Amino acid sequence: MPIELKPLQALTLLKIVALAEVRDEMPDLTWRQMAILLTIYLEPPPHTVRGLAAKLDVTKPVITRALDTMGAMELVSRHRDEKDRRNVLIKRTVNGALYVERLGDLVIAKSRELPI
Amino acid sequence: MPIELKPLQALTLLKIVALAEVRDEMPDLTWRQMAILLTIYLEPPPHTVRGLAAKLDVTKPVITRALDTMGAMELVSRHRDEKDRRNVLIKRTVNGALYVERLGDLVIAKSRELPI
DNA sequence: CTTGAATGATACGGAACCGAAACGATATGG
DNA sequence: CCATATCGTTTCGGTTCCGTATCATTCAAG
Repeated sequence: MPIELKPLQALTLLKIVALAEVRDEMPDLTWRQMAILLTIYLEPPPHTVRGLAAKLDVTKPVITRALDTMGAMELVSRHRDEKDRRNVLIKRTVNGALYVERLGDLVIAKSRELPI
Repeated sequence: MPIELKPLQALTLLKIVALAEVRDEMPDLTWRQMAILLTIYLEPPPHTVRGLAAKLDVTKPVITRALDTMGAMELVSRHRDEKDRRNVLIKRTVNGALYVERLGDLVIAKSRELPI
């Protein structure tokens, strides 16, 4: 079931999210944090620092720092992999799931108000 | 013609854009810069610093600085309003239009590759 | 004119982020 | 064991962004 979507509609949806971000209708996340969050919540686990760094094509410290910030927000959590204690497994949290859910709902709700 | 879109699909589109941003497939813009850019290119002119600040609910220096950055990228341009020389009118540029167009096309192209 | 209001730009100190390099902890292979 | 490799973290210096306050310019009203 592919989406029937035109460029202008895609841009309008993006503008909705950008305005929500800027207006503090959502907790502020950088693009990198957003990419990490959505990867964790939309793709199947397990997720590791190294795996995320490869997928996003950024260095590992970028992932570590983003996880620090989002961990403090309780949007994600970290756990040592007991099978290989060098790895850190990044897991979803209740707050994170709630945040992502609200983000999706926000786009839908706002887009309904528009002559899109 | 409202879009038929579900939250998961909206999140997937957002993830596409976030990944493109992070991977340097697009020139890096902050959320604020993105909100300003899309407002300028999706809403009818005229656009002023004060008007954008009110619409985004941010202070004027935020707009001025974002325009500095995006002006250097040639994504927008500034012109004194000759009718009222206190105002600055923000206008679209060729590069900016191209950027926005590519952004929309990128989302469409990537979303077609996905089992969305 | 002169005064006051409005607009956009600037100055300043502080916070967040970045890339590169170096670091401990853990696992692997001889 | 021991040497090497891997993984995530930390450190470092530098850049960018932020919020507040202040500024110069321009307009409008008396």
